[in-house]
Amino acid sequence: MDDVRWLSAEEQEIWRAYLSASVAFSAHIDRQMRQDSGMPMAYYEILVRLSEAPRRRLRMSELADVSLSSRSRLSHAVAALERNGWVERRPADGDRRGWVCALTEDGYAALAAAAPGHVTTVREHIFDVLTPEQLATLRDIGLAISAGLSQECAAARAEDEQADPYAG
Amino acid sequence: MDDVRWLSAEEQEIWRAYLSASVAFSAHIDRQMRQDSGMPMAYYEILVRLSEAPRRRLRMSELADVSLSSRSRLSHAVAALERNGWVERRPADGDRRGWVCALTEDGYAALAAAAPGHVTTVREHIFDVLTPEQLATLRDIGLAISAGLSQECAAARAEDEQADPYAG
DNA sequence: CCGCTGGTGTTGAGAGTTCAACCACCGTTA
DNA sequence: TAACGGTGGTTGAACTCTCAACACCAGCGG
Repeated sequence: MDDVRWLSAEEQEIWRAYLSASVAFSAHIDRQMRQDSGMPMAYYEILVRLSEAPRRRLRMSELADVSLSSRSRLSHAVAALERNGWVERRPADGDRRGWVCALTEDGYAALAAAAPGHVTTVREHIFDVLTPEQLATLRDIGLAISAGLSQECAAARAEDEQADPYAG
Repeated sequence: MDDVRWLSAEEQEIWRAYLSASVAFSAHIDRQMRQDSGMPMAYYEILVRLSEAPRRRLRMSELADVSLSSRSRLSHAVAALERNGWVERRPADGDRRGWVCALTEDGYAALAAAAPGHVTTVREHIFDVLTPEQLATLRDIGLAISAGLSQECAAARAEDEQADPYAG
């Protein structure tokens, strides 16, 4: 582990600038959401994704994927949202292992109430402080980083098969 | 609240790209740190900032500021790090309210052990997937967002004084 | 000297996340 | 049909974070 490619001073500056902004901003929108709507951002994200799905319902595993949540986290979160009456769990038809999570009317109302404050916060702290060029680059940066992360997952899978070629 | 400036389709695409990458990447580095070094990223950040301070020690409030932590969070975190023997708390001289947090030798060793894996992860998923132009823009974006956030704090303070002009 | 305001830091409870273990079911294979 | 690995999803414990309340001390004004 002696061949670490350490960060140069310039790279450290970039990394620190990104990290500070990312941490501070995510803390900011999370606090805004908790104060104004009584739920963390992760729950809002779940409601948003449900609201966009056909018939406002999704399989738990799909919901976990699109809401950037682990299975376990989603399980706990949906249990909490269900206690609020914002979602319902029903058995999935065709696969007795699976469950479908459905947004209720109350849940949709809660989402509609939370959205304005959230969008306003995002606009004020992202779109109002960045130039169009920066915004276009920000999108490309996001896509590149996400691609790198999913590529690593694929590489890890390939490595697993390499290490255990008879697994399949 | 009917005059919300909603996001256009293009703006939503930018926002989603940023959010996905940010959430996924921060989850990734946090998991890497927990698995390889047994501490969350927030604790690593605390150790880093201590290691960079003169004599490797800082007042709790200063440490909270530079490590992007709330006072309360830092208190809990330092208590946990102290149980590990990685930091020590000593009364600050000159102000009997204050405490100084000092990095121990064990703490420095833990930091040195954690750093290579962390830096490698950052390099692989940030610096290896972005172009120099994108990196330069990323720095500017981070600075602009941070500036917007601290400016809001200043504005909030000013508004408080406006609402209660005799407070001072 | 006393009270008062503000700053420093801690504490405890409640909420949310992670991790590992687990159950139940699917599809395939023998 | 029975065994078996893989998938879908949940659970409980341990951990971390947030929020509000608190204790303590500094500095300042009466």
